[in-house]
Amino acid sequence: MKYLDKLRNSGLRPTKQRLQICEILFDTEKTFHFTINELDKKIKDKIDDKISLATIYNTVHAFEKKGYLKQIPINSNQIYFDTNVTGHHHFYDLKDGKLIDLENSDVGPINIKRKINGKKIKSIEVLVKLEE
Amino acid sequence: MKYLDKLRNSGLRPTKQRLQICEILFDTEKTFHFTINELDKKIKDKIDDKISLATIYNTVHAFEKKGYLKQIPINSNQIYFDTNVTGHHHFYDLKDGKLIDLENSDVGPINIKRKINGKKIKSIEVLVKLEE
DNA sequence: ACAGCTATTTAGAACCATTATAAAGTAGAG
DNA sequence: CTCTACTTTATAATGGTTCTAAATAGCTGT
Repeated sequence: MKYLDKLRNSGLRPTKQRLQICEILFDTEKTFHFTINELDKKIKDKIDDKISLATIYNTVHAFEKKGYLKQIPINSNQIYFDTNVTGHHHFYDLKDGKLIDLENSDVGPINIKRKINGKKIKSIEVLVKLEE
Repeated sequence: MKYLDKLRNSGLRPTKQRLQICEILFDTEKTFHFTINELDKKIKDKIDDKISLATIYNTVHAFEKKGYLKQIPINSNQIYFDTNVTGHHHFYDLKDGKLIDLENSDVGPINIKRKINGKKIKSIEVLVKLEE
């Protein structure tokens, strides 16, 4: 199994549910953005077994903690997750609420001149809002 | 009254509630960040009259629509608003969930090389996450 | 100042994403 | 195979936000 070791190596038991969710999230050519609600629908579509909503939340949070997913900082009534965990940025189309990846090469280097004592920068995320 | 014209000029009736909220939001030397919950507490503290929670929501959204407030794009269970509506960015301290302003001069110019057909850039917002 | 119209406020209910709970099930170590 | 800790599950609870419908208050024209 493709994801058995991935899960075991990160201290997560490779349960049937987690393996199935792995396939939906990571067995794709392209990375993508999703909300829990969208993931739930995709699971219902692609998998015969039922996975409880609570498990979907648990799994997504576990994967996020392990660095396999990340949240996209955006104001919305639901949380957006990204299967692309490399440093990159987003366009946010205000008209239809869609997110579009901005590759790192699409954005010039970002220079943060100010320092905060005792803290270090974990990530820099740019959101570019688009209008008509 | 200081905010009477501001409200009237933007087509908002200057009601007692709106004027009182204006004083709390805009009658300060420094701009600040807040959630609805925090604003509600501040109103209870500083004002004798009661303002209903629904009115606080209505007013904040009305002010946002008029450009007197803006939302800060960040994943949180509640929406963060900013009384500083000029283009600027934020540090987000992951430890305590606090936001710190980054003046425009603290961040070098940001160059977005990619274009989306038929769309134009409305805003560019940078969130710098801090850890220990 | 008054009437009439429309915007606004209000309390409370409704909504909905997310989290908590506690019982049943399952993986892995020995 | 057994024991234990981890996981899943259905369901309830939580909490921020929005909706509703009735009461109130600005505003315009007279």
